[in-house]
Amino acid sequence: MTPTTPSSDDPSRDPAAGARGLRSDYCGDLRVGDEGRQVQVCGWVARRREHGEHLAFIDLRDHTGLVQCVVDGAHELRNEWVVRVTGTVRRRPDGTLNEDLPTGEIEVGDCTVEVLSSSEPVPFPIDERVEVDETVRLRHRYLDLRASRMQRNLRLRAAVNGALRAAMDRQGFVEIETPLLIASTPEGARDFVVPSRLSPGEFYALPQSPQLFKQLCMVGSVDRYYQVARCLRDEDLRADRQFEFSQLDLEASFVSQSDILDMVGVAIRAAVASARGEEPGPIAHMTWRDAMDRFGSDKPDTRFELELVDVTGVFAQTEFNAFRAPSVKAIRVPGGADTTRSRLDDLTDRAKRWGAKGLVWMRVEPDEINSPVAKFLSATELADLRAATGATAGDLLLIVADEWRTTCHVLGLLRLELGRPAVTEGGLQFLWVVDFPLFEALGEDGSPVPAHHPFTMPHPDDLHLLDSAQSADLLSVRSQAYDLVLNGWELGSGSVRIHDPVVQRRIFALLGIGADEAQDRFGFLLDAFRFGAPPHAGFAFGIDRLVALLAGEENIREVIAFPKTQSGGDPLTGAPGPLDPGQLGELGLRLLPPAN
RNA sequence: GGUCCCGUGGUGCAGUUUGGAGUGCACGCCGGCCUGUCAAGCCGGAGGUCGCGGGUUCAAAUCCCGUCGGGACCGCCA
Repeated sequence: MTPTTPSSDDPSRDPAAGARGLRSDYCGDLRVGDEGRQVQVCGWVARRREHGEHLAFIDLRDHTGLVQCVVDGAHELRNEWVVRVTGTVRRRPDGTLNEDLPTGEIEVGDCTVEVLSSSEPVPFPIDERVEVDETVRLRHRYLDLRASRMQRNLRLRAAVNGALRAAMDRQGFVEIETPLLIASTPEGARDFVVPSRLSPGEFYALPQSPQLFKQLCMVGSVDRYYQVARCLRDEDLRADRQFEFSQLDLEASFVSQSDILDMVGVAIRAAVASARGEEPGPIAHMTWRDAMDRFGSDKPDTRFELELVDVTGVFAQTEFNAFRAPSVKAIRVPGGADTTRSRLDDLTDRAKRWGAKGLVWMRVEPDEINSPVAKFLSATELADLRAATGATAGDLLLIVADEWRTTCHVLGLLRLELGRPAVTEGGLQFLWVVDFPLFEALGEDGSPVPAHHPFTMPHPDDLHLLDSAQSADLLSVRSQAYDLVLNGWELGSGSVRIHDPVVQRRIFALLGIGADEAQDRFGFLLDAFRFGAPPHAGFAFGIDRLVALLAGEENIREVIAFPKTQSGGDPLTGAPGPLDPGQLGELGLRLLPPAN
């Protein structure tokens, strides 16, 4: 599946869009239908092919593509010079058509060339076929952006943004901008902070998300809010994570979870349609518990099988100590029995690094199971194991026994290691993961840690468990929180919010947050809720991730014009950099010597 | 905080396992030739702190230690 972007073939585009300023047309727009027209095209010299003193071909490039210009000598021109070419569109002579080029049936002949700007030789080829080191690309990002890959990705992103905004507008949402300089709240991710000049020694934080403001909008009777919101989190970067990212953030009043899922679905379908030309089908639902049990992840990649099979019951009475655990699960790898010993050792090492005590492997052979631990297991156990997993000769079984969460987590990572398809394969598998737990674990002080955030409404069927004295019961409380997953990437999450101060106080108490502390940290929100808060719910999803997957990119840096490296630097601008002493003084700051 | 991979003319690579002269390939660049090419072709040329520092050795791109930069991942990311 090839992503498409608006092009000269897009009927909605103004056909005269190129006929402005110095040019009459864009390079990539010219076709046989333009035969005989005198045109002016502007762009960069992509390549020149000289044939002696009086014949040369110039491939002229702008963001729409290439067109071949035939000139009387081009010895003075060089690659990446900026020129304006005036000439006549004509059919190419028989036998000289280029089928690889959309403009390959025509050329611009009888050309006069105006040099608008010259160029030094560029530090790397602007050519799809050469994979250039990413640091070099980022150091000269303005050159990298000339490549069709980046042009395609940026324009795809713009199209998706436009489709999202239109879809939200259609559904009655109003776009509202929220502040970038806000108060730091010690929840969640590490804040980026900004020192205050007018209040030396005090700091603003940059928003991790507009969470509290959009809820205030609901109290303010906005009814339906959305924003393409920049969010900032000072956490380690990854292929799917930058310091700065964009979310489609939304919140609505007097709606339920299913309403939010529907409204987000409308936006998602519009985005996919803008990128792919066709809408995806309905988005499947899965409970968090199922996701963890079957895929070992709260963001399951459902493009491939290798599901986890629970075999705890098989070993309920086992003599093998390693399998006497709360949870024993297996992955069956069809045809995996020929996996080499060194690869199995490698997988075992990984499993241990990921937190497992070990990894048991079994090669399934016609009459026996070949495994270092087979001798510790009874014939019944081995037979039941084969039956439970459906294993047949030639398969490989990988088994982890541990606490339920660890077993799921480790096998989930192993599953990805063994079978995850490339980003361009397997289509677009959207998935709603619902019924997240309200609390994800017990903290060091014994109080539960919120899985989403402290304003998440518990599942109505589980409200009674909040009054239980048993910590274990608390961990089984479900919430009205939900995630949207695409091909194993968490696109976004949301929840129904607590609008009742009584329930909110109860949750804060369970979290170990006293009334004074709650007032100190979220006082303005709690105050607002004293004055008539409508029931409300919301969601936010990452636009960088959505666009990357729609573009077939493994890394969100490919859909960001000016991204940071994994260590948080920008090779183009040199950021981050030191502050001069004057600026520091004005802010009331003094630097400590580097630790150690 | 941790694990792993990468770093060789401007670019992309080979060479590193098994130490032996900066050896090689492709692109680009500079000069010349060339009237239908399209990653044009042909001839000639320039271009190197093998990321950096230290160590082992008669000898290090190659082995060892450290460090810097980049990348993937675990932790982290309510």
